[in-house]
Amino acid sequence: MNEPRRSSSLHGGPHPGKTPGATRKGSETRARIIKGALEALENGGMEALTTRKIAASAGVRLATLHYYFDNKESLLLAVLEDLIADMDLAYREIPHSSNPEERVAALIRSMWRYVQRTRNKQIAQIELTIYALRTQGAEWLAARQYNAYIDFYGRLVFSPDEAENAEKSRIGRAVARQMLIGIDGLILQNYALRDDAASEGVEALILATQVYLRRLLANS
Amino acid sequence: MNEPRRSSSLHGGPHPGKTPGATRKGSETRARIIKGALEALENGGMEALTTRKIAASAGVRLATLHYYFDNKESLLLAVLEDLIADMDLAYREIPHSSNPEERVAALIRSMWRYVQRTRNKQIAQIELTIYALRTQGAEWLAARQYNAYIDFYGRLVFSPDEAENAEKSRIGRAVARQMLIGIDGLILQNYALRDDAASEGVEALILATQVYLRRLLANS
DNA sequence: GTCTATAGCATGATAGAC
DNA sequence: GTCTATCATGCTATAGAC
Repeated sequence: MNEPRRSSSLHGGPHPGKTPGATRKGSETRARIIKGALEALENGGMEALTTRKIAASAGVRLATLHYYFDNKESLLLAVLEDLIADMDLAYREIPHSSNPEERVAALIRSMWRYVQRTRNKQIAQIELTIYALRTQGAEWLAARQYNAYIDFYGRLVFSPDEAENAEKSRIGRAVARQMLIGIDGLILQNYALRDDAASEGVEALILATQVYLRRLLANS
Repeated sequence: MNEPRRSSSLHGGPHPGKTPGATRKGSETRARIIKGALEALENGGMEALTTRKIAASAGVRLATLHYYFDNKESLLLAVLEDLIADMDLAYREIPHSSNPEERVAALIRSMWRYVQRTRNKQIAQIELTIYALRTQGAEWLAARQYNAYIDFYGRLVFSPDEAENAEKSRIGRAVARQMLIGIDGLILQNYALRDDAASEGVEALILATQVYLRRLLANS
């Protein structure tokens, strides 16, 4: 709705006419700050996340941080944007089977492997998503994040040539939503209980998603 | 493990020999502060949650808050404890069917109705859980919260007489875990996408849980 | 048990030299 | 584009009267 009001602060800088990050050196620094913010967030959580810690974690002076970002808020939203952009790089294990049910199983297992390697990152991402949802004018970012995931995984449910089909694309997206629901729930529960009985949860999720997929295909 | 180190600060006060909240009036105030903290958290989120806002939201002076709680941390953990204690009061729609699969369906629908009525509370609870997990010495609280839910729902999967059976109790708990995974994931996705296509997700979750339950019963 | 007042400090953000 | 120095504010927490 009134989205543009704040979205401007997401990219540009406060300096009229100037554009921090336009030069090569500048954009490298900008990227380092974003990376530092993510690291600090992963280690300490939202509540302890201060601009000073971010600067330290990025190896940058506090003032430099404010040269690249209007304020803390726009930096945090930039971190979330960055996570979205890097998503496809993280999960590059594309399933090779042509059977959609096998693809779903491979996909979920691959996601879960990645999630386990990057526990803190996953929690950080959830914290950032909630932060965006509570930040007036940034709710759309959270939605975009989810849609990006749904899109990405939805495509991978079927083999590339099948994915062109409109109906299969629709089904793929629906399946992706269910996969993401399960993964998010698993992340929270596994993180809280700290047990590895989560592997049973993963297998159950695979089965459930396959059943769901089969049902959607039958009804189409 | 080293759980007792901080758990003491969860209940008592800092005043040696004294016990804030021992009198009737005192415990009412304590409860009001906890309620105010939850309200403030639901409205503004973790990042904006200050002791001042909590005090205002509770209709209490800032100093009064510190009379009842050692510090902000112990207050926040007390809020999470309170949420656990109130859980059974919130979901009092006990399914009446004797068929476990029907009970699961009724349970999930009832949970989801409640979740929809209390969106912000659910997000607040997730934020608190993550907070506890990041707070040294309070991780056990997050685990206890999950276990309380698993216990509570696990019991409701079978009718009261069946629930005594050890094997059914085990199965009930496993099913409850899967239900919670789905609900948590649904909360996040529904909150982020703000669509009501979540109802499809709920139906899919019911089906998946029923399939899972059936499989566990067959293998037992 | 609740109040007013305030200490003591960390925070986000800016000014201005280089 | 990065630095040092600093501001103004709001924070958690405490002191002490009532």
